[in-house]
Amino acid sequence: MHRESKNRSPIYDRLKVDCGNCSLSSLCIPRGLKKEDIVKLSDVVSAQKTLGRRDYLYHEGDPFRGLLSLKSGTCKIVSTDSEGKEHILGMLLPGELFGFDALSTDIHTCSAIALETISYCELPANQLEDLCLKVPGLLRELFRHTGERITDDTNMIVLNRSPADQRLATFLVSLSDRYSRRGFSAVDFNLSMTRQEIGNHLGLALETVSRLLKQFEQKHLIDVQNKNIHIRDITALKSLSACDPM
Amino acid sequence: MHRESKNRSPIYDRLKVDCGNCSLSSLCIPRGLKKEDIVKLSDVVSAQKTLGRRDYLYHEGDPFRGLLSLKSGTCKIVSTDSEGKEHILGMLLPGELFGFDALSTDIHTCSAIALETISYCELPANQLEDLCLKVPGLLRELFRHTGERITDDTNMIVLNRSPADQRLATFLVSLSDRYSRRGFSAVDFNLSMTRQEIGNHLGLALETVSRLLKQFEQKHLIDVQNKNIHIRDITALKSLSACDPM
DNA sequence: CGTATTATTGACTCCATTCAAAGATAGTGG
DNA sequence: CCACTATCTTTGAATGGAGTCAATAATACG
Repeated sequence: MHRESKNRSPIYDRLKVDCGNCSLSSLCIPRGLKKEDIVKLSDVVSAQKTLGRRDYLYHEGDPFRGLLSLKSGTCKIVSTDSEGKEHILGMLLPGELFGFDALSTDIHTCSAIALETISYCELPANQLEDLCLKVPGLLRELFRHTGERITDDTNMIVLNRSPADQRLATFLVSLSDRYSRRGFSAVDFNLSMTRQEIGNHLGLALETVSRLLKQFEQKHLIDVQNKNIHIRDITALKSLSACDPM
Repeated sequence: MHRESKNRSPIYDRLKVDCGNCSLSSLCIPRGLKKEDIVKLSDVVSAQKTLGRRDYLYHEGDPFRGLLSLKSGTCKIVSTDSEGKEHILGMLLPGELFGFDALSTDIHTCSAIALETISYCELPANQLEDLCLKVPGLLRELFRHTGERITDDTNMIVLNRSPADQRLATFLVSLSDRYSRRGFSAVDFNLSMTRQEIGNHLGLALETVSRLLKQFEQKHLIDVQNKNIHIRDITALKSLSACDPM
């Protein structure tokens, strides 16, 4: 479940982390903070942990331990409805902050599951309020992140009313955007999720996802090889996602 | 528009508000706070303002002025997509806190529009961070509210995948629940929105809303008289909604 | 290598939309 | 107060987009 590091104690690994030198600091919480404040932050953020595919970062019903930041790999956020059906509410890329689903009740209403080998950091819940008092600007940053989550959700609500091809195009464009902002290729990336999972996430049947990927390929918008996507015409894909039927 | 108080200036009226005596304090921010903290809160919350039907509380694109709490009447939250189509993201009842759509960028991504004559309070944005430092527990309360908003949004995403009758049933049950929690009747209430608006909100055609209301009436679940709803069988309605309330 | 999972493809079905037209209600001004 | 108009609602019929079912193919995995 986690790898050995013989020359350092596991406790050291778990307690010491350097947010200032983290390659994701421009995306994660430290973004808007001063140098000395990032040090304070580093002191309470626990160092990265590693998990494998299908491992849970937290389960629905778990008490809120803290906000998490993905350092590498991807995750899905899953919620189970009253009928027992699962809904994939989001997919997380490196640098993205999550765990907000426990903010209201201190109990997670979703599960976070690794889609591949991942590593992540944790900002403990019990230090959150305290730290906000000590670090000016942290509160603003946290509000910014929670606000972003709210904006994303409302976008998702609106997106779910557009036709299937628009939804899938938007999903691909979003992945491209987010990957490129994180320093990865904007045109070559891996879907990480199965057709089934993508369909679930977008509110489509898995067959529809399969058919549309093929259709996009035939229109020379993308190349598909299993889960590997190569974007050939991002402009066309964007105009398709931007709701222009053509 | 506001009652006369000859021995007090209107400015005083606008700046002084007493959250402690407000009938909505058990729903609004003061809920989790101590008495002395509510006083601090009262000092910065501006007293209720009044608006009429179709008036805007804020427009999409407006700078964030502060969080608002509805004291009476109802509102709708509207967002415009890239095609110029409007989407009703939510309906607000008395005691509900809103304005979170500006949390991430300090610019509102939605508009809030009065569905009838309303009154509301305002917690100014520029005092938010400052007040969080002075009032222990306020931060927790704010997180609780923003978290609630996130939970509501994810429920909405899930709801939008169920069949039309489930969506409408859930909407009605939600209104019933929320109204009764606010001291109004759980079985008699006004929809406030047109069929068009309800359809927009639930991702349905207005004709579908009309047909389903009739169908519910024929099943003796509700009585409908224009926008007035009387719930005859809340249990059946709930089992039909078979989904967590919004 | 064989088995399990995942993906593709076609045919059929259905729920909700769209189109259309008539009926009801509310709001306005004479 | 009533007539007039705009807005909203109801209802029917036809259409279509995406889901479901089913069978096969490809890929991943132990």
